[in-house]
Amino acid sequence: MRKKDDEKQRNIKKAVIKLILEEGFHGTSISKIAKEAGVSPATVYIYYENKDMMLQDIYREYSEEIFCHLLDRVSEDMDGRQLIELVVRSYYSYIHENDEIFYFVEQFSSCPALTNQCGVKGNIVSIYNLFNDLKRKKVLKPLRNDTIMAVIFSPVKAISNNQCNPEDEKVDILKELIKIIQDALLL
Amino acid sequence: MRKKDDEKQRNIKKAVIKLILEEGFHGTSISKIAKEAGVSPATVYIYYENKDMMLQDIYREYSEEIFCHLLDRVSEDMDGRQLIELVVRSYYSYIHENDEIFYFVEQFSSCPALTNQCGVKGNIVSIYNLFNDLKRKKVLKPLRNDTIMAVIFSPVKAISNNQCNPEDEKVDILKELIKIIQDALLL
Amino acid sequence: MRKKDDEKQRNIKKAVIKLILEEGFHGTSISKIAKEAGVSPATVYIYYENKDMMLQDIYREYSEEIFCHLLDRVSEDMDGRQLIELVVRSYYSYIHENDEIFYFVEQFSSCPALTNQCGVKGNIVSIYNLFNDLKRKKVLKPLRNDTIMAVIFSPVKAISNNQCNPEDEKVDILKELIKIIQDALLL
Amino acid sequence: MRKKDDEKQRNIKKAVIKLILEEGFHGTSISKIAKEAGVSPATVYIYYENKDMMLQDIYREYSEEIFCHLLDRVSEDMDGRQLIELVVRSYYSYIHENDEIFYFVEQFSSCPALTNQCGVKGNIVSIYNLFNDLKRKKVLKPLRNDTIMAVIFSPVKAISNNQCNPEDEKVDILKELIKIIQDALLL
DNA sequence: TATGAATGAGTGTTCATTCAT
DNA sequence: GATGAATGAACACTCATTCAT
Repeated sequence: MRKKDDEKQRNIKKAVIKLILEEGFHGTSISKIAKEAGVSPATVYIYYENKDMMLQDIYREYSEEIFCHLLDRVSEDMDGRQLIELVVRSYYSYIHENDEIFYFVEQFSSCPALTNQCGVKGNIVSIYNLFNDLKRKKVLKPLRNDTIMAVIFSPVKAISNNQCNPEDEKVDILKELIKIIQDALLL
Repeated sequence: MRKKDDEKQRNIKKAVIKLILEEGFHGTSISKIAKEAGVSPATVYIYYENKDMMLQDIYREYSEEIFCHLLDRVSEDMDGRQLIELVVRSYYSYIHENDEIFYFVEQFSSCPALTNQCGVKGNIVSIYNLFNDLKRKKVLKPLRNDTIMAVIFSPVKAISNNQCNPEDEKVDILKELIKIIQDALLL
Repeated sequence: MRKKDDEKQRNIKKAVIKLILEEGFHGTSISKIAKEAGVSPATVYIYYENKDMMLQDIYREYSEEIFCHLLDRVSEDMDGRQLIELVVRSYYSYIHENDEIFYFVEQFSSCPALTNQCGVKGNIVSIYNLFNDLKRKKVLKPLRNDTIMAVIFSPVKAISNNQCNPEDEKVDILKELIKIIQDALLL
Repeated sequence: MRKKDDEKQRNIKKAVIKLILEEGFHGTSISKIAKEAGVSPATVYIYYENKDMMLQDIYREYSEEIFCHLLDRVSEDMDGRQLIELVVRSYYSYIHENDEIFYFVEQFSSCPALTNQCGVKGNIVSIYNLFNDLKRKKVLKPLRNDTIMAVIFSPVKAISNNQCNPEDEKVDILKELIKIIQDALLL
């Protein structure tokens, strides 16, 4: 019977993420979520204490999923240029393939009122470990991890978000960006 | 006949921006706005057609204010390194000094449900003109404007947003960042 | 200058009657009326004490207009049958040609909450005088005036209101009705 | 899971009908209805999709109740005169005994803005069948059903509505009316 | 006289949440 | 565990009316 329950919760999560992309945080109510998930509003409260907790839980679950996605792809035998290209491209494609999740996380994290309560700020540790490792191996320049993070990820995010450019132009921009990031970070 | 009271509208705008920082988009209701602005809920509707229009109007007004702020500071006699340092530092300090406005714009623009309706996209033209000019003068590398934008601004934004780091560490990170951006973009 | 004012008031009246047909009593607000009439909401209050008084005034003005319309058409030299046919047909055509006014009056008078305040019940006196006259002349049977009123007018109203029947069928029904009323009332 | 509470819905209906008599269509708000019915405003929306649908539903339920009331009283062994007297008197007494319902239906049906959406029109069929039957049996004159309807019911309604006459005078008028209708319709 | 700005009280409706089953 | 009924509080918005000009 455990199966059934888990599926309900999964449906709820899916519904939340879908609706928040479509209708924003305001405009996504418990009853809409329940309808979309095919359960009763009351059922939501079996799995989550209240709406805020629900959003936080889901945020926590997905906010660093992307980094796992990246780390899974990194392997020991890559050189620095390969590694950066891989990470950047994987990040870009994750955003495209998981747009609902990505926008959910983005919206949540750009709302101080939500993140203040939440305090995720957390398990990026493994990415940081990777950077530390690469710095020790003289692959990366000796920069602060926060700097490296900002340089690798945020420009890619900015490109993805930009709804003006057509897809094929974005590919070209990405190529320029990879080169820049490689030159900026690698020794 | 009473004249439209500019101060009233200014108070409404201030209230919106303040409340959205404090309470997020959801959680910011017309009646809270009205109370904060010291007017009746009905008065809001004299100045704005409805809530959506109000947010869009305010977003449109502020979304590119930051770029004016930057362009005002740029002067002809700077070399490339100076210019980039100035732009980056000004951007950073704008975010700090206008955090309410900045977070309002960020939250709005990270919500597809809102931005889809609102076609701003617009008048960043003058920044683009500056870049084009600098490329012609062989100061900037011949990169796409979108790439340049992404490289200059988004890492700074990422640093500012990061609520983990204490202020003095951010200063150091900013220094690293400026160096990286200079090397990446200047010929 | 008296001209101008009167026109404003006429526009307001027209607007009220039009909007009440289109949108009913609820749904017809002062500001909609003002917009339709091309004046400011405040202007309405120059001509009428408040909304209720406005409706009552307009009701009073039009509620017995129809009877004037009828009496104008009656002439001395008609016999009983002619007179009844004329009255019935005129009543019917008045409803069709002045549907906005008619429905305004109908809606108003079928709402006890409105009519209770308003004591019109009034100047049908001239119709009653006509009936009394005809009874004295042994044209009409010696029935109560209220009975005569009910028999002549209400069936015609019922026919007009009936939105099922096509127009040409109504003409036939009207013919039947006239015959019935003539036989019922005339000596 | 709580069951839908029939009594709640009944209370809501009663409240609607009572308030509409007292305060008219405008002036009868959901919150007044809810208070009168002893439920929360939100509860109303469990039983009805929205205010318009609520009014329509209730209208549909009651608009032809009166005809059932009449048909129940008609029996085979009456002659024409008896039948008409019975129908007229029953109609009159129904109006008096169910004045709230009657005025609700009247107000609703005299508002084109409401009836246009609604499309009841419907099940007066059984009354029509009765008329057809009586015409076949040579009891009624061969008149159109709409004519018969108009002649029987609308004058009675007009009398009932008339708030000038005292009750005992109405009784006399009714007597006159019955005679007239009998003579007009019976062979 | 005439106006558009301004408003408190109200509108219909939905919200997050709890209750009874 | 799961539900739909139930709700008080809140929502966005409009109302009839008044104010200052």
